[in-house]
Amino acid sequence: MRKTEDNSQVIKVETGKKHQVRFAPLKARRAFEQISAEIKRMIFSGTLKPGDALPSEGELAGQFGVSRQTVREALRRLELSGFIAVQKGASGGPVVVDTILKSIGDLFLDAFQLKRMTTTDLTKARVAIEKMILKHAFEANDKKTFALMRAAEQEAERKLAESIPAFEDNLDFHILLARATQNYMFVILMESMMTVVAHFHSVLRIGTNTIRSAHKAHERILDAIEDGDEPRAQVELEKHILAVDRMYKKVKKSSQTEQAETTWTGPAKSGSLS
Amino acid sequence: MRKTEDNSQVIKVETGKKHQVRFAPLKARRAFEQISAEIKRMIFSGTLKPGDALPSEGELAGQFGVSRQTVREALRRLELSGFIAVQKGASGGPVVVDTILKSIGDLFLDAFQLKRMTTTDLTKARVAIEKMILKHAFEANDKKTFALMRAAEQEAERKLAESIPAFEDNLDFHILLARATQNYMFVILMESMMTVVAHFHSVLRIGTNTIRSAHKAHERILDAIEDGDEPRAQVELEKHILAVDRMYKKVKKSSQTEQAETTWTGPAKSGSLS
DNA sequence: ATTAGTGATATGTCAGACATTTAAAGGGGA
DNA sequence: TCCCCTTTAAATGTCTGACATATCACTAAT
Repeated sequence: MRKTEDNSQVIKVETGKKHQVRFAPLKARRAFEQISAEIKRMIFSGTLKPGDALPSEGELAGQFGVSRQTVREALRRLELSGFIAVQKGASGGPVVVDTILKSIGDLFLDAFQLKRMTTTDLTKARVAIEKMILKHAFEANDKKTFALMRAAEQEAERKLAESIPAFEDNLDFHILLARATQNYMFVILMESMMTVVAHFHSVLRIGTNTIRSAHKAHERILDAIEDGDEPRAQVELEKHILAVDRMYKKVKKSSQTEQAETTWTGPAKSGSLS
Repeated sequence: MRKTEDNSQVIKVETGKKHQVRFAPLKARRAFEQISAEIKRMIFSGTLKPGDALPSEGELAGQFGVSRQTVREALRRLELSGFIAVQKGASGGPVVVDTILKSIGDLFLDAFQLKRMTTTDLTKARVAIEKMILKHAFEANDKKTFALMRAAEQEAERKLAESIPAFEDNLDFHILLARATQNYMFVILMESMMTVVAHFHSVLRIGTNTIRSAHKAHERILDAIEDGDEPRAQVELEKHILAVDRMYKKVKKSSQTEQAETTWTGPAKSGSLS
């Protein structure tokens, strides 16, 4: 008595044979897809907000009238998409979160590796896109966000003084710059690219010196922004990104020419698979 | 006798208490995460290529020494990420594919809706990014891809003559343009944005007239490219994108002013959930 | 040669069970 | 009263076994 009740009207599409009309592809045949879609709808509509706890797997299974396994497969999807997080233990369970940007970034990184892109591709794209974003940031002139950028750099300086490593904070500057455009589309793009950058910084084990010089570059860019000097900001931004690119190439060269280009993917281990 | 054999060396990390050193976050505690990571590694390394069939769920379970359910949760992840596709029935099972760009696009669309972006944001980003991409395409001067674009438009014209609807083919032009830059990073960006565009075209029920005028715009852009006239190409491209944007606003206005802005998300249905 | 039927295969789902993790409640000592 | 330790309950993570369902490949009948 499960299914065949909420997708009753779409079944008879098969009667339309030949290629006269094109129907939508009969979405979500599988139960777990319908469940994840339903929960996603509730998040989109605002019924479920980040922080809200979802019922436990068992309860969800009961409410949807499916088994726990089916619910779990739905949760796996929502989890990977960045809509929910799951915690074990008492008072654990699925919770609505909003880490979709991280999910996009992770997939972006996968694509980067799968398509065997190079740091040169990355840098070229960064130069072009970030300069364009900087232009839009000047147009939007969002002084509040500019202030946040300045605050972030002061925080970075403090951490540098106490020699606290801050690998990732270093990239917030760029994401905030995208935010200053007031167009979230740019934020997504920047966050995606920064995920790839963060990956390189992690793999290449960038040191304090690199972080410090990046920090100083950020300050120069900010100075130019606050002076309203767009051309100077553009020049400083491009110099900064190109400097980071030179660092990539230097590290790569110092550790077996092309080794570093493939290492992060990891070699194929003894395959137990087919 | 399952587990506690391939993750033996990471267990003792817990001895490092206080906050002296920072460890990597002990990746993939859950079995299905390790499995999906392992299969992903094989795809990255080239051991598994698109078209290759993976063993069935049962066999995978046996080889990894886990249950079928655990394998399934791993497959759900790989599926959503666009690394594999799964088919039912005899000679079915998981197959390696490469639809990661589609996966990124889908997530992009989710983010678009979740963050409640507007078509204006989309259009502004498109104008800025596509013009930038066009510039890079001129630099790369990839005549082979330009020829593909021409061929695609001729095909579009043929379909128009026979009044075969071609909603999505219409966007190939832009993706091919990104491809002409020879930088895959731009292809990912364009594909992501085009997924959002395609969604609007689907929701707004684009008509033949719109497709035709877009086709003609594409031809004008191509003409300019083939003439080596970059400024004209830039102007035509911008005009084209802005024309599409006007169409959005027209359709939106003609069907309850702001209704169309929220409808695609779908209203919250009678929630059976908390 | 085309069509209909049949069997094998693999996914989709259900049911029940146990292990493990984790937070919160409870209890004892200072 | 406060803190530490233990207990306990809740929830996920995983296993086993089973059945339903979809689909391809093969076969047989027209």
